[in-house]
Amino acid sequence: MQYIKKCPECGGIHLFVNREKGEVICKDCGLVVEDKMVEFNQEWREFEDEGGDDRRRRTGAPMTYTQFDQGLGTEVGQKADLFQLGSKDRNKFFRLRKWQYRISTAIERNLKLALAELKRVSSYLKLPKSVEEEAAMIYTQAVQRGLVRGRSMESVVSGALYAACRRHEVPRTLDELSEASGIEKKEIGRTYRFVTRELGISILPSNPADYIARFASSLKLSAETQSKAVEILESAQHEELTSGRGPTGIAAASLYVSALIHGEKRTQREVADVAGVTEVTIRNRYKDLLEKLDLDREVKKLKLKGGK
DNA sequence: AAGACGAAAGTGGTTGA
DNA sequence: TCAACAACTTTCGTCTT
Repeated sequence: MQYIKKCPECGGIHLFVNREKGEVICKDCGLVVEDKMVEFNQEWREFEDEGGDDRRRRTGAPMTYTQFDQGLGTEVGQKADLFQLGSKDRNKFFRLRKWQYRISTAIERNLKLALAELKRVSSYLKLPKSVEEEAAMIYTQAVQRGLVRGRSMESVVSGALYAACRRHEVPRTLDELSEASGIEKKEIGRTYRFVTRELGISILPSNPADYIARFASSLKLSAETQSKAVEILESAQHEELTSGRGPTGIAAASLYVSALIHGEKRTQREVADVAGVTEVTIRNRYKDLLEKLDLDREVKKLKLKGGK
């Protein structure tokens, strides 16, 4: 459920969402206001078909994925083992350990670099810590599965961030990710799809409502306008106006109408800019909205009154 | 003059043979 | 792999405020 509240962090009045586990989060700046969750990543699904990896289950100390090896390094053998080996095996042992060393340092180096990049992009986009953590976790798994091969590290980082945003219902558009990371939109989309498929991460189609808070606050719209926009959006979804269409366009159109009704008019261009769509798209969605819902009456009424 | 509206042609991505 | 297709964009002309 969503409700309106003043955010102590960014000061604005925003929609807050109260998620399952009692977490209340500002959908604009991502601030977690009340976090009653004991365990952080507990909702991660299991990778049953990939072979059980117990480290991901809900036991043990919490791990942080923003550290490059999660404190879980692996060493090949111990010195004590050496005494039991013949010279032939001993060579083998050294060779193996050398390999292990090379591999692990390579991975570590990669992770260190990648996580630095991840933090950079994440802070540029002002993403909440929880999203950053999840993205780091996704990236780490991607590395462990060798999914980075043939792709640039940066693009995988962006893909992981994009996925994490969606999972946390604070979506950013591909354009925003692209701007923040300097990776092509197309590329991010590709790696995003690849990584989520390979890791079996479930991707819910992004909900237009998740965009409204952010758009509304860049447009400095009132809380009433925001919640009205969400209402409009819901009825639009009920009329099945939303499927197949770009979520940002619909969110933008809802906001536009809502602003109109509340006498906080913004031009189509202004709305289009923050939503990253064109005026034309807004117009088309706007037209759909007027036709299917009877907002017609409300809008016309306002026009007669000369709009507050 | 600026914004709103709509038509037409172009673009990139998805789908189904 | 290719062609058809829908959604969205770009561009541009016209109408409204």
